[in-house]
Amino acid sequence: MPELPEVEVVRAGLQRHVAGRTVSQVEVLHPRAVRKHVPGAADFAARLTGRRFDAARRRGKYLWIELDGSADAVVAHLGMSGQMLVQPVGAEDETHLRVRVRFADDGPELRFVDQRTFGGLALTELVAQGSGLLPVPIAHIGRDPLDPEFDLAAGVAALRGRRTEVKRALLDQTLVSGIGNIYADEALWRTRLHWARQTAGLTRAKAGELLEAATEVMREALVAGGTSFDALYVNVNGQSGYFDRSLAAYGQENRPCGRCGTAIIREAFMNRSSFSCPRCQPRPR
DNA sequence: ATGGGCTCCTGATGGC
DNA sequence: TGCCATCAGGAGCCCA
Repeated sequence: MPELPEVEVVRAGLQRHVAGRTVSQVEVLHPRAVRKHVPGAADFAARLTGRRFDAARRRGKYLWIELDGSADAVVAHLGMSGQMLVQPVGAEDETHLRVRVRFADDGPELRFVDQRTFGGLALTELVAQGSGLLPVPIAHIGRDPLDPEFDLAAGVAALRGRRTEVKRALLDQTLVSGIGNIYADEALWRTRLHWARQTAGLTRAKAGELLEAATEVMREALVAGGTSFDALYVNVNGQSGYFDRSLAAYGQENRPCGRCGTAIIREAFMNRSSFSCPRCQPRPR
């Protein structure tokens, strides 16, 4: 379940292992992996071949690698189960290997592995936004809280401007990006807010507290996740070490709340699970 | 415009 | 052992 911290670990790995290298061959093993590349798999492979990877960048849960210092980039989203692996040429194919990229230096190849194929790659143009360049398909999403140019007041205003439940707003990538189901539940727990609270009823201060909690929990996860990847794997499995260890609410059904000891409950919301403490995070009436 | 529900996909798990 | 239901869930898409 890669959310921002996990994706950032992948980005750092890409920067380290594939930046500066020239693509010699691209193999698309599953067409769905490049479905966002409208001209199709053959076009994707042809246009990527011969290009040099430059900087690996990220916004929210999206990654992209700039090409040749040009106005093009390969954009990637890991979806629910995507992984970027750096493997020696000749290593056995993973069961869910979807795209293979080989390099002119004959060094380790880059593999996009994705069991459930919610993720994917595409070649797109970059457009200017703010002080940088952004791939066209993600120009609509908001800055994430770890972006140096993230504007907390603007994020608060965006959240409070919605007439909906606070968790739905947190998960809306157009307002603030990078927050998924896990970190949304953790931020709500830290802020003692029930997921069904209406955004419009939140004070500026409370909304600010919520976004700061989300930022903090993602920073902590990044520190934990960043320590756990080995030289060959850009990311082991899309999860950080933080995932198992330090979650206070997510996945903790029936376990005692770390603050008050009340059993954490699980409720269905937006076709997924929300975990909360019924005492610290009372449901709105 | 905006809120909100549906759907894509595969594999693990649990109940009977 | 087999079979079915449920769950995991990001985000694009569609409809009211």
